[in-house]
Order: sequence, then C-alpha cells, then structure tokens
Amino acid sequence: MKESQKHIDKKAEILKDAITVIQKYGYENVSIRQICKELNITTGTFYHYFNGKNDIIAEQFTWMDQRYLTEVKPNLTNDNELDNILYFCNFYAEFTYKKGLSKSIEISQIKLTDNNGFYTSNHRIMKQILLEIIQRGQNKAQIIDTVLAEDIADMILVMIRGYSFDWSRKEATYDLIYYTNLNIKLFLNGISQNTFLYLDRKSVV
Amino acid sequence: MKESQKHIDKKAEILKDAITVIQKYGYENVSIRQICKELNITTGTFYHYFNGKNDIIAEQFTWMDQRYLTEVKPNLTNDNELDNILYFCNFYAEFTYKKGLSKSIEISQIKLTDNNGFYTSNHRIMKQILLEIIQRGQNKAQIIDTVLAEDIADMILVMIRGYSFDWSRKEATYDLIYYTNLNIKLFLNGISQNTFLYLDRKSVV
Amino acid sequence: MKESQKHIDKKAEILKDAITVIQKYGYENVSIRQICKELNITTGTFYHYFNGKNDIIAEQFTWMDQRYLTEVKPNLTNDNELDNILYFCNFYAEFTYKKGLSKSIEISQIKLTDNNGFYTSNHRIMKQILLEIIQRGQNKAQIIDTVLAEDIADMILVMIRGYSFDWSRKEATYDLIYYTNLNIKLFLNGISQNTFLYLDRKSVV
Amino acid sequence: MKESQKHIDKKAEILKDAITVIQKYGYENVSIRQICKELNITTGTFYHYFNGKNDIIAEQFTWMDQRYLTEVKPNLTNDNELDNILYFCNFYAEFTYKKGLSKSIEISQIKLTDNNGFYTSNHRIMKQILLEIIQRGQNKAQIIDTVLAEDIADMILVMIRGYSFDWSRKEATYDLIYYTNLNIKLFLNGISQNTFLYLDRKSVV
DNA sequence: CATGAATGAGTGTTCATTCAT
DNA sequence: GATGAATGAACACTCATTCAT
Repeated sequence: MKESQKHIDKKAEILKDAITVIQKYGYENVSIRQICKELNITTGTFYHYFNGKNDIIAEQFTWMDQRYLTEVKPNLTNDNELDNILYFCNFYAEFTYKKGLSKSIEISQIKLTDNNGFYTSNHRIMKQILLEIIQRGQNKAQIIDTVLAEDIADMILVMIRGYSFDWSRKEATYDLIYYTNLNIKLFLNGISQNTFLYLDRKSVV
Repeated sequence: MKESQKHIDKKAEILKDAITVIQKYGYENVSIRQICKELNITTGTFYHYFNGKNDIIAEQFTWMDQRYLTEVKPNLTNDNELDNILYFCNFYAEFTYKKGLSKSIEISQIKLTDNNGFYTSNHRIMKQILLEIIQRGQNKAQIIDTVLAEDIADMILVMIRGYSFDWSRKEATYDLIYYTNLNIKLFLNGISQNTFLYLDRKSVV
Repeated sequence: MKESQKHIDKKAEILKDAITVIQKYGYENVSIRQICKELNITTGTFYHYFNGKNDIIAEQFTWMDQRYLTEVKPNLTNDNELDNILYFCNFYAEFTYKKGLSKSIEISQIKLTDNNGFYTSNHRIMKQILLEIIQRGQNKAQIIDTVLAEDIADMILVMIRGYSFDWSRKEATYDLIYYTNLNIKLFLNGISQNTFLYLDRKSVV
Repeated sequence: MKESQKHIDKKAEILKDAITVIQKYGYENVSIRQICKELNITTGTFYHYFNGKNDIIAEQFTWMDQRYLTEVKPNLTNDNELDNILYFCNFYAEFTYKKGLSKSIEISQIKLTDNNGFYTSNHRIMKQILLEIIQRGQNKAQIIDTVLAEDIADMILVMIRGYSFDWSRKEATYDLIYYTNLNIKLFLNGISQNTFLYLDRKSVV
C-alpha cells in the first residue's frame, strides 16, 4: 500500500510543525491536543498520519540516522581526524538547530528506550561512526591514546547532546552552532596529540 | 506563622525520601500518590507539608544553592584554579549521584521557569561562583584568555549537567563521577595555559 | 433507484468477506477500517455499498430469514416432528459454523434492537416456523403437552443460540454441530411422548 | 493496608449499582462516564475504588465462586442427584436475577479470558462441582451413562448461561428462574434413567 | 465508482489537588 | 496533625462516518 506523494508531503508538513511546537514547550509538557490546535488540525487527522505521539520522535530518528549515513559518513575525508570530529559535531548542532530536535529527543528518553529501542539503536549508529574517526585519529597519533576511544566517543556525544538540550531549554537564545563548535574545539585541544591546536594557548588580548 | 522544629524535621524527612523515590522513577513518571505510598504517608499529609509537586524540586534547588554557598565556595582555596574547577564539577556529580537530582531537574525545566524562576536563579548562583574561579585563572595565566570567561563557565555548566542527565537517562549504568571528572579534565587540558596538563599527551601504551 | 446487478454482486462479495473478518475477531472488536484493510477496499467504498456497520448484521439476518423460509420450512416433511425440530436446530448450528454468525449477533443485540428491531423480527420468523412444528408434534401426541408449545419453542431457541454463542466464545474449539445435536436430542428425549427416544436410557457400557 | 469498613461498603454499593447500569445497556455499550453519571459519582471516585472497568466483572466472579463453594456445594445433599443438579441450576438463575450478572459476563468474555483467565477459572470451579453430581448420578444409575458426564456438565452450563444471557438481552421481561427451571427439568427428563421424571409425559390437559 | 483525508465526540484511565472529618 | 474520599480536567488514542475530489 504505497503512500501517495500528497500523503507524504502532508505528513512531513505536520511533522515539521509538530516539532516546532514540541520544541517550544517540551515533549512531555505538550499534549497531542495542544499540538493539533496550534497546527489547526484535529486529533483525528494527526492520528491519520501518525501512529502516536512517539512517532514524532521515531520519524526524526530515522531521519537523522539516514542523514548521518548518507551525508556525514561519506564526507569524513579530511586527513586531520580532529576536523572530522568537528564536522560530525557541527552536523548534529545544525540538525538540532534546523529541526529543534533536541528537547523532544532528550526528554522522551525513558519511554523510547523501554518501548522500542530507537534511542539506543540511533546511538549505536552515530557512535559507531564517531568511534571509527577517533580510532583512526589514535592510529595516526593525532589523538591521545591515554584514554579509550570509546570513552572519548561517549564524552563527545554527551557534550553535543547536552548543548542541544541546553539550547532548546533556554529557548534558542544563543548561537547553538557557534558554542557547540567552540566547546568541542576546546575539548579537541585537550585530546589532541599536541600538534593540532584549535585555539592557541597564548593570549591574544 | 513560624514553623515548629517538629514540622521542619518531618518536612525534611519527607523531602529526603521523596527525592529518593523520584530518583528511582523520574520526576514526570512518578505521581504524588506513588510517592506517598512508598513513604507510607497519605497525600493529605504530603500537602500538609508542601504546596505541590514542584515544591520538591524547589526545595532541592534551595538545598543545592545552600550547599554550593556553604560547602563549595569556602573550599575553592587551591592555588591552581583548574583544580578548583574540578572540585566545583565533582561536587555537582556527587550531588547528582547522591540525590538523583538531574533527571527531575532537567526534565521539569519549563514548568519551573514558567512558575517561579528557580532554575534560572539557581544558575545564577552556581554560575557566579564558577565565573569567579575562571576569572582568577585567567588573571593568573592558568587559563587561556582567548575565550571569554563567561563562555567557558557556560560550557562547563552545560557539560556537567549534560553528563548528569545522560547518566540518569541511562539509569546509572556507569560511574558518573569518574566520567564527569575525565571529561572535565580533558576539557581543562584544552583551556589550560599549557602548564597544568591533567592527562599527558604521550602514549602510555 | 434500482440497484444494478454489478452493484448487487459487489455488495454480496463485500458482505461475505466482511463476515469472515468479523467472525475472526468478533463484531465489537473489529473496526470498519480493519475490515476494509483486510478486504483491500477503502472505507469510502464500504460506505458506498452499506449504510454502516450494523448493516452487516442486518444483511445477515435477512439472509438467515430467507434461508429458513426457503430451505428449512419446505424440508420439514418428516412425519416425526422431533426429527423436524432436530433438522431446524442443525440448520442453525451449521449456519453459525459456516458464517461465524453468533458472536456478532449475540453481542450486538442491544444496538440492533434499539435501532431497528432486526433481532426481534428475526426471532418472530424463526420462532413461528419452530412453533408450528411443535404444535403439530403435540397434536400427533409425539410431544408432551404438559408444557406450552410456545415455551418449548423459546427454550429450544435459547439452547441453540446459547450453544452457538458458547462455541464462538470458546473460539470454535469443539464440534458445534455435534454438541448442539446431542444437547437437543437429550432435550427431545425429555419432551417426547415416550415413543421416540433419541438416546436409549440403558447403559451401553 | 487494610481497607476500612466504610471503604468496603461504599465499594460494594458502587459495584451493585454499576452492575445494574451495565445490565441495562450491556457491558461494551456503556462507558465508565455513563455509569458514573447514573451513580452520581465522578470518574475519579470510581477509580478510587476500582482499578478499571474489568474490575466490575472480576469482583463478581470472585463473589460467585465464593458463593458456589460456600452455599451450593454444602447443600448438594439430596439423594436424588437430579435434584442436586436442579439446585445447582436454580442457584445460578437466582444469582443472575439478583445481580444482573449475565450480560456483562457473557459479553466481556474475550477480553476477560485474554487478560486474566477469570472466566475460565470460574468455569473450572463450577464445572467441577457439577461434574461430581453427575458422576454420582451415573454411579447410582439415576442418570444415563450413554453420554459422558463431562459432556452433560458442559451442556447444562451452556443452557443455564444461555438462559441468563437471553433473559438480560430481553431486558428481564420474563421469569428467568421459572423458565431456567423448566428447561432444565425437561432436559433432566431426557437424561434420567427412567425413574425420576420431572414432568409426566401424559397430558394433564 | 472509488478514494482516503478529515472530523470530533467518544473511550478508559491518570493525577494533582482540595477539604470534611 | 493526619486521613483518604472526592474532584474533574486532562491525557493518548479510537472510530464510525462524511464528503470533496
């Protein structure tokens, strides 16, 4: 039963707008009714296109997974793996910025993991990509190997998600991409094998 | 209407136990009824001592504020300000670990800000303390001054809260204090004025 | 507005398949959407041919009525009226068996009676046919006349419907026709004027 | 956490009245809201005393089980086992009459069996009691043994439940106890080993 | 003829909160 | 102080039905 293009478009439109609303109030704090009211559709219509509240999140995950596999992974060609990490992180920040993704994902954590493992499965894909970069970096002696690659990967994921979360909590009052970038650069400074410093240690003042 | 000591003690006891329960299930996932059941009190009793569910969070903020002012600030006496930052961060991780604070705080954000500004007020106190450390560090040339002290403070707060949140989302399956510590150390590596490296860049393998 | 033959055929086809689906899940447990999905038609199409969900039941009643009038009544030619009763009952069990009729009918009772009286009207036709058999039996002194013919008719109807209902409740785990038959035979034993015993009272063990 | 007598009484009162409402409309056709409206309580109050809609049924089953074990089984002392069967059946009819039990039980069948096996467990208890009577009757040569005791037990259960169901469907427009009694007597006529006829075969007219 | 998007009242259930006892 | 019965708005979700295309 193939879905018509019209159906797909409308679904995408609802999804986009629903995310905006969720971003505004937080996943747990907004009801389907509220979302529908703001989108000027009835609950029936919402349920015509989605199976339930969690679908909003699920759809985004699939979306993000796809994009990491198709748009990020193929572009990690820089010889400096620290740059690749930066690319990886910027993509996340940009994705969050555009989709207002974070709050809904971060907040809906428990139920998602319990019900269907979207969250964890998503982590696995992203983490795998990130892990490979770090391991290459360690092999090339660009990244310190006094810390396990896996631990570094986890820390980076926690940081970028933490920033996205904080940003949407503070209602997008600062430049998410800039600050994620800055934070990661400083962290990369800390794990670089001394050669590739992103920010000079000498005062420029 | 001064509260009797008995009243204060009972209130503190309920609060302590309620936090434990909330830590177990998450703020949004637990009802007043459930909490009361586990504490072997009635809902009436709960409402005799508190004005509502949010009071539990509010009380914790006050509590955390108090402790930062009384237990953290006076102990930031190390000459190496990076060590003071580490102390500041470890305290947060430990507090989270003991109180299971994070999930409830992070998740309940919007309602809290809307209703009473606890969250932001708390940020101000903690951030102020952290800011002073960083500024001293920059003045002593221990910390790079190519980045604004305020930005560094924000990044650190985002990181430690991000870790606390991640840890409770993953249901305390890893050593929160250890990893917060490690992450912060690597970040400090990145912002240190070259002199105090927490983790050597040379391979130990 | 005469219905074209094509229309009638399509309607009959949908009805037949819809009944199968209802038989599978039970009238109240299946939605129009589900039915349409399994039949590979849209809800619009369904409503083009039927006025609503109840129509399915209504159509079946008409169908059963028709068959009793055209297939059962003409065949009640046995001289032993008890045999005719048995024939009458077996037909019902077979109809249920083939159409999975009972659960939907038994369950949907109230709404049916409320809305359109199908149920009762159906009863009147079947009961009338049965009543005539019993009266003939009493006249021929084959059936006891210490009990009113109408009461006997009611009891038999209650029994055969009860069995059909029980059978579909138990999800067709036993031989409906065999047991309906056995039960009725024993009852006929009880009302026969001593001459035609269906099951001998002497032990065959 | 022992329930106070007041709690128990109120619960029993709600249960009693809820059953009456359910009897009037049918289990699936009546909503909690409707029930509460008719009982002049709020849904909150209903859920204060019961865990959900199914509880109404569940409570009745426990009730009936208990009564069969405590009130019926000890009284099956008649030497004529057919009389004991009659007693067994009359008790069911009376129970239905007083509690309006049948419709809710019969209709809610599927979900009940699926969820918790109340229905089947109840059947097992009642059927066991009935089975013992019939076996004793066969041993005493009061009941034909050309039919398995278990089959007879099943048939009787189907009949009495069928009558209760029919009676409540027809909105209690006839004397349930009288007709159940009559139907069972005629059936007992049919299975009796010739000696104990409940209704004479000779006309009394 | 057929489609499927749209409707909106309805369902069972939850829960923070109030208040008479 | 403490109790727990009572409230009722809110929630996620369902579904028979309508109607423009």
